[in-house]
Amino acid sequence: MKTLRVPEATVTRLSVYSRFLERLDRNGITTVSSGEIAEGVGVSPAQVRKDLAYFGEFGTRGVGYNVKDLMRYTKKILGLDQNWPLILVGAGNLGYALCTYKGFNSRGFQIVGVFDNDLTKIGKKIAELEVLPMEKMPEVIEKHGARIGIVAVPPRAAQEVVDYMVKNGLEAILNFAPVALNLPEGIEIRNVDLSVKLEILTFNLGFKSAQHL
Amino acid sequence: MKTLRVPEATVTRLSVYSRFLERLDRNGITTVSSGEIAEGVGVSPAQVRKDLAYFGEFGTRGVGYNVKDLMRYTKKILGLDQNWPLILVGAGNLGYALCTYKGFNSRGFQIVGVFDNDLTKIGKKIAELEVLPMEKMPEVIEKHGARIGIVAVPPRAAQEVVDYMVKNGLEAILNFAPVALNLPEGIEIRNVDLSVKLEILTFNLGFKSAQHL
DNA sequence: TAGATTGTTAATCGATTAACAATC
DNA sequence: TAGATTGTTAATCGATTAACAATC
Repeated sequence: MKTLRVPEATVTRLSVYSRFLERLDRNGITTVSSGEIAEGVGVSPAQVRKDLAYFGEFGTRGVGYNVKDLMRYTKKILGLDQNWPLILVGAGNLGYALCTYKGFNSRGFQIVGVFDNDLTKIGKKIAELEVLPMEKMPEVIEKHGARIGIVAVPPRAAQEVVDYMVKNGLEAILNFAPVALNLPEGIEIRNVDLSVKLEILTFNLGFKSAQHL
Repeated sequence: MKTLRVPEATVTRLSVYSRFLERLDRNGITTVSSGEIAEGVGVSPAQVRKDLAYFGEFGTRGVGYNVKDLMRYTKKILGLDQNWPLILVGAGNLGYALCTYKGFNSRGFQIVGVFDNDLTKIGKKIAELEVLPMEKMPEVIEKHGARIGIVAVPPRAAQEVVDYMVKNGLEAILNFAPVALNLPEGIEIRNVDLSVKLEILTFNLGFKSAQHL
């Protein structure tokens, strides 16, 4: 079996290309070159071609890529040719924002259950969904066939939440709590830390100032 | 002048180490080794030492690092020895969540102005702040000496927003809109795309399934 | 001194880029 | 055919890791 290891950065860029192609398609553009994609998302043309080359040959030499086709291919590669039901824990402000975030729905993600252990939140509605107590999670996972969970609780509660998610069969976790979580082998996790990139900015601003000295 | 280029990944990890050290400090732990930091945040011990080595010698051979000191050093390196006023554009659900996000305040970030061009939102209060029309931005930037702006508007509005931010003197942008933005030379930008990491998860889940075939 | 752990160098690994043959 | 652009290889670049002397 040919085990090609795809760099995570390639998958990240594929996601970005994919959304850029959707925009071109909405604008009625039918053909695009690696150079135009590169220009549109801020990478090099060679990078675009190399990233695509991990998965096949999608273009026509001398011509470029068919926008609609390449859009479909990239989405399929990312697993976005299907809908993904999501389980969300944490009905605070961040949870609320995620529930109503358009960027999820437009890519086939749908939050199908919102959970919290705060009695003052349980029973309230977020968008169309009633906030449920944690004990209801198994049944919601079962009903929708959910495989992915989102953690939007404070750091100190996060480990307990993912343990519960894993116990109930979720296979992948998107974690918004700024803390490293321990998970069993085979469970995928990615962290979105809202302030890390802000700290990269302050680092760079400080560095820039320092160079004037 | 010794121009050492610090990898962005190093700065990212520094931010993570820094928060881990804060937690150790809160728990009353006074000394820590590179191995313990590595364990706590999920990287290699050599990586921890190498990352720190870009900036100086902070440890004691045979002993490790003083938690409080290293915490202060890492925060200082990241520019977090000062407070950072932030300008936020977009008073939707995401904007609301960012305004109330504890993870910002605990690192010295403070949103000092929230702006929107939606007349139904202007005048409303988010936390302590009144949502202001865009025209008020120059005066708020001036008043607080803000240098960083956060974009939490829909993709199609984002370019116009950053243009306006840059015109009014902001030097760094944290962009939550899933679109590549064009900025003049010298302006720092970082994107936080809420769904990219979700798509890495779906990619990996698909890949895992494929390997069973 | 013996044990532990840093700081740093050199080796390894992997990702990006440049270049060009293939081909529309 | 001439011009354009892909797919792919080889070269370059940069980041991570292993290893160990320094030293507490």
